[in-house]
Amino acid sequence: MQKYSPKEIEARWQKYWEDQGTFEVQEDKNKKKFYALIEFPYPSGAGLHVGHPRPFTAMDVISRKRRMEGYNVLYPIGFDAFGLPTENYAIKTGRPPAEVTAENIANFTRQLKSLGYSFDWSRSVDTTDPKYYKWTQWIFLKLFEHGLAYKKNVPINWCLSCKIGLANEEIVDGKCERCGGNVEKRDKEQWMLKITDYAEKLLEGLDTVDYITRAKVQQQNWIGKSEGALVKFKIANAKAESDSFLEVFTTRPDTLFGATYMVVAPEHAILEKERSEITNFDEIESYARKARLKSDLERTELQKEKTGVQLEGITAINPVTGKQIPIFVADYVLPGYGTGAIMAVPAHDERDFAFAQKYNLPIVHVVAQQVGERKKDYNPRKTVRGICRKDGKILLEYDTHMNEYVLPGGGVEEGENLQEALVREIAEECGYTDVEIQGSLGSIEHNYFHHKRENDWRVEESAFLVDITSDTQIDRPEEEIAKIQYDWYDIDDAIEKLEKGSPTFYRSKIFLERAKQGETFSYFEEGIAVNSDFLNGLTTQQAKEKMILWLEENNIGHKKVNYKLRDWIFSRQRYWGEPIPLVYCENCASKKQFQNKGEELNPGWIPLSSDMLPLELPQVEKYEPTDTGESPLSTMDSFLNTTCPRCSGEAKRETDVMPNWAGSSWYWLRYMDPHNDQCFASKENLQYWGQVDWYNGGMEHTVLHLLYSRFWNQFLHDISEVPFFEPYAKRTSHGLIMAEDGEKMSKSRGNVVNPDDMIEQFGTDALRTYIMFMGPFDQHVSWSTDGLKGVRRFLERVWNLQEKVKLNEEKDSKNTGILHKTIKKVSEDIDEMRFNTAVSAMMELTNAFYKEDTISQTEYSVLLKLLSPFAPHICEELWSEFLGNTNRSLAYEPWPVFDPLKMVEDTVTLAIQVNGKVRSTLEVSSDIEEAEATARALADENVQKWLAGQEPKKIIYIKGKLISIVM
RNA sequence: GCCCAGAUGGCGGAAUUGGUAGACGCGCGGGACUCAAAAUCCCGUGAUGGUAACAUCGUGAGGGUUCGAUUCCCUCUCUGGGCACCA
Repeated sequence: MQKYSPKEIEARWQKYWEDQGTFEVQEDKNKKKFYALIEFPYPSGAGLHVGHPRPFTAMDVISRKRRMEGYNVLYPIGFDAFGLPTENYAIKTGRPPAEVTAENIANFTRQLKSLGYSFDWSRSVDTTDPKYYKWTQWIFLKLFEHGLAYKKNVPINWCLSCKIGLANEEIVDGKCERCGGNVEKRDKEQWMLKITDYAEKLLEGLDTVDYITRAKVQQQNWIGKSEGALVKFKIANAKAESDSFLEVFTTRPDTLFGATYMVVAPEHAILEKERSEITNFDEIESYARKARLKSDLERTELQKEKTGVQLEGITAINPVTGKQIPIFVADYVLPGYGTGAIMAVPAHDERDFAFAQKYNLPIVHVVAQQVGERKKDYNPRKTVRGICRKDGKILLEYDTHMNEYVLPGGGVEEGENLQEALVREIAEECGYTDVEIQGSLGSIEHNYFHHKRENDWRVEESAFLVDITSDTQIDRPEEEIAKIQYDWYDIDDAIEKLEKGSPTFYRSKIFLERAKQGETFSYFEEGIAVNSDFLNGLTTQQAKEKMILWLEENNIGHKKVNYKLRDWIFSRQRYWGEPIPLVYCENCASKKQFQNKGEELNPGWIPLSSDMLPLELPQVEKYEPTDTGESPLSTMDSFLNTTCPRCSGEAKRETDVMPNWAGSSWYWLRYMDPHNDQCFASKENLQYWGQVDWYNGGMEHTVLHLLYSRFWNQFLHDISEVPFFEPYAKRTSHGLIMAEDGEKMSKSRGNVVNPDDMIEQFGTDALRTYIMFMGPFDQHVSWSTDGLKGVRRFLERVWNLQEKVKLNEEKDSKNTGILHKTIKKVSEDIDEMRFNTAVSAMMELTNAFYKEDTISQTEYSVLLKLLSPFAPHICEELWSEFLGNTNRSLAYEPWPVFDPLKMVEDTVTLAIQVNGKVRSTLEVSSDIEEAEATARALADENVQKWLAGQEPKKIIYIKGKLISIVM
């Protein structure tokens, strides 16, 4: 037997696969297809690090298994090569990005090949290749034609150091996602894609796909759908009398009666529109200007303290109450959401409440808490407490039985609501009857423990702020007088009193703190409408519907769905991206003859015809954006000046390029037909490969890349270019590989592990298998080179097993049970991405083999097949050279099938418990009858000891597992 | 603040229709082989007590349900991730 030498074996088999085209795949209608996809890498100058192989290996394992199961597997690879690092490198060194990219791709290719992946390299794509981006441009033009691209002056987020406009998505904590630099607002003409037109489809599509829930939830949050109503508030003394309205979006039209003021964003058009009527316009303008200058971060950072200024001279009219209400400008209202104006309902919205407190605005409660019926099963008891005030003092009771201070109040009885109960309790306990409930202090659910009772129970305690309006007292019942003393305290004293004696301190303190701040905000969101005229008594849901109906009937408002999702800023004023294939023609702009929606939407902008594609990126001398923030292409007259494809007159090219997201928004389609120069992929191939069956990628792409690419696919489907609506049937995500010290791997920390080194020392197979073994695939795990050593040892053991193999022997052995269990476990674990336990199962099998003197050839070849997706080279070698399947790849051998009958072991070990503790075990035949098992258990020496001669009360028998004896 | 996920030996982690907690690997200790070392192989390895048989404790903390809880229920603590003035 030769020594295991991975270096030699691995090089040989990688060459074999390449020479034979083992993993090149053809469209074969006779075979069921399987399309496995990984996110194609960005070819950085630093090369692959040890984090890259995790998803690649995982999908390689799955792909290799699927091949052995008879699927026609497409497992492609390519390079997402447009990107800022290369461009920044070009700026620094003056080397053309295309040249640098070619080198980086060559290096990545070498590294990826050394990892032994079963990619179909013949289908490799490169987003920076004009043959590829021709179709990226083509798709953009389709979007343009269909009116989904438009140019707009938008305040963009401008990164001062990258000199680039950033999408909202590219800002993390107010800083540039790429360089961490400062970001400011700048107005800039930008190409936008109307992804908002697809908000509903993007949401609905999620129901048809199998994504990890986290990905779905995050996408839903990002799209941010909410249903409500648009409501028009008339401006009372507007300049343009009859038609001046302030329109708001609200999800709570049922609270319209509680709208006591309005707020507009500093950007809102009404400020200009009603300028002449606003008597304090200077003040307003200065506030609005300051607010507009703040970045989004600054605006949200200061969220604790709300500021604003009232528009003097004009008021709005609440359409249901008819009352005049003040209008404020305040930066807590965002310009980009809804209409940029709100109706404020301070009684039921925390932010409005805080603002109303500060500016002393009226608070009207319009939703009351619903006292639910008591359910039979689990329902908390309701109690209620009152913070009773008079002359700035707080009323406290001293319960002589409980020996503690409490706030007045008690249990809520059948048929009472909380307020009624509270009024009754205050009268019973303290005798006060002239009380006024000011507002709710919310409720707290807790466990109540009473020393006299056996069990705790759940209690929902609500509290109200109550003013005692006169000293009038009724006589209290005798037993109350004996039990309860009461007195008035300053609020701080009251808090201290409660603290000293009371187990209810924690709750009481919360209520008192709220009371101290004068809060009467209602923490319950839904309930019964009150103070709301025709809505009174309705539940929140009913009230919403009725109000919307009323608004529509009176032509004041209507139902409206709103989304958080914004349009996609598609322009980048940079060099290293796909040129946008449009020209601007003055002549055509003036003629106003439009051939499609895009031209109509963007007068003067004319698309290149498809035979003019690709519009290649020209060589430039300097890669730096200009100081005004224009693309370096704008300084190149030969590129900029062109003729109009429509009228052949003078025209200027668009000099912005596309963002990095563009090329990756459709790449999986190109893999299906990568060399086609007639279309981005033929209909037949799109039909054959269909949806990606399984797409694995990073958590960091669960929102943006997924959303953008789904958008493009859905669009291409809508224009009949792609036969399926959703691109990916299944989406999973991997956890990061952290450095040995538990930190993120990074060059600056100097803790990066290079896969080249690991392969050199331990071999590709060991590296691959270790990466799969190191921990749960979807969780972060720390690298351990010692762990890798251990896996190398395992492969050595598999190799050395050769000595025990009896060639040409097929007989079953003692190991049959574990062999079939292992087939089942490895098969299922791979499908569920539980690679770590799949590897450990194979280790166990190997350990079992080592306990035998010989193993059969059949058994050994099963192990090799199971292991081959993880460690393909060693398995190919043993399969071919040792087992004699000369020059035949293992890659398409049938995957082992387990036999459930053979999984059953002859004997099982029963645990014997006495009173829940394991006292003995019993080796029995697996088909033993209950009676016999029980008898043998009772006869057991150890069990006898614990029985101590008594008769067991009960014996529980779980087949094949245990016998539990209860004394 | 809200939503989601998680907490198990010295370490990475296994085990959930409730059924012998700690599989597998690392590390560590002991032994075999060797002049010696490395490699390899074998044995041991949750804590405490005991020569041992064995006993008690033990899956973030506290409580509950159960013959039996890492698993189910309640409360709390901590960690990671996402969202965050979204009306």
